[in-house]
Amino acid sequence: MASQYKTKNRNLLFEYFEEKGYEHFTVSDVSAFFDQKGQHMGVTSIYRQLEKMVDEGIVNKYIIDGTSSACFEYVGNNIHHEHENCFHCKCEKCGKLIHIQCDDLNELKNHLLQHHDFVLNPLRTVFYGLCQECAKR
Amino acid sequence: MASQYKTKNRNLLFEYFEEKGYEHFTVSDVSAFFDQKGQHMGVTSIYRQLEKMVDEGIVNKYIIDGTSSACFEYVGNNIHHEHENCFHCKCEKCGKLIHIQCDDLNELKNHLLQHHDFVLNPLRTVFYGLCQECAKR
DNA sequence: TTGCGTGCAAAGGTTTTGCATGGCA
DNA sequence: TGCCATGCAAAACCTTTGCACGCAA
Repeated sequence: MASQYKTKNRNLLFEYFEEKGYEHFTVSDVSAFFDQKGQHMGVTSIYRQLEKMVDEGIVNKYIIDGTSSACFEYVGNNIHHEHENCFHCKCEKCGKLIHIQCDDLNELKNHLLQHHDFVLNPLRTVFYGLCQECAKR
Repeated sequence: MASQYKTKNRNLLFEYFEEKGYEHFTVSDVSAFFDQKGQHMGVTSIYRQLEKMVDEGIVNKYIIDGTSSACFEYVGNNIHHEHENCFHCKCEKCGKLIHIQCDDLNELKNHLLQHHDFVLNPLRTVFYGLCQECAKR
């Protein structure tokens, strides 16, 4: 269910997005940020507000790792521009999260659709493996 | 750290694998299975035995979804045969987990390696999206 | 006997839910 | 006013850890 009211928390979150840009963040990141500024926001409200924003399509939610917390990313209305061919790689060893922007991903998307009847969601999919540094060892 | 002793629990787990074949299962699946047969096995022991087996390479661990429990799969010594080109797709809508076996996905692997210096781990990676039935709606 | 395996209980962490209060329109 | 948003507390979950006991070699 999308948001209906423009509340204080909702506006504060947009301020957070402006300040942090297009970085990844977790619920506890947001919580700590506002605690530090003396503007406390309950984690429950953060979860619920972000959930609404995901429904609206202005925030993406990634489940990067089962053991750690979910990762969010503000994309605003740029979903179909900057983020269309954007996907994520996570190094299993050092934990680094790598942003990759590449048109060749479309081949994978088409392949899965044509040969396996599966509509890939690149925003939700994370590739696991080893980054350059860790693979050398 | 791999297993050193051949204990009762370890043998029971192998019996479970034989009975269930190459299906996916969770820790609670195993727990419920043995509870039902009157052979209780503590979840702690299941976690620890499976962890050893993952280290030995005879069991794969997938983190299918951040909110639900981890998914395991017995592969025995067939890792480098049947499971080399095996990928998983998870439908975001109905939750179905689809096994895909396809050589063309090696292209993805090679692309990530050559253009992005990333060594993909297909056993750990899950594609998210919509399955055939859910995509029709 | 030595050290690993076991399993209960408890703790750890993230996310969800209940419920009364407060705020938006 | 009516409904949604908030936030505290508590619950629900999955997973890990501590610790004493049991078992394999």
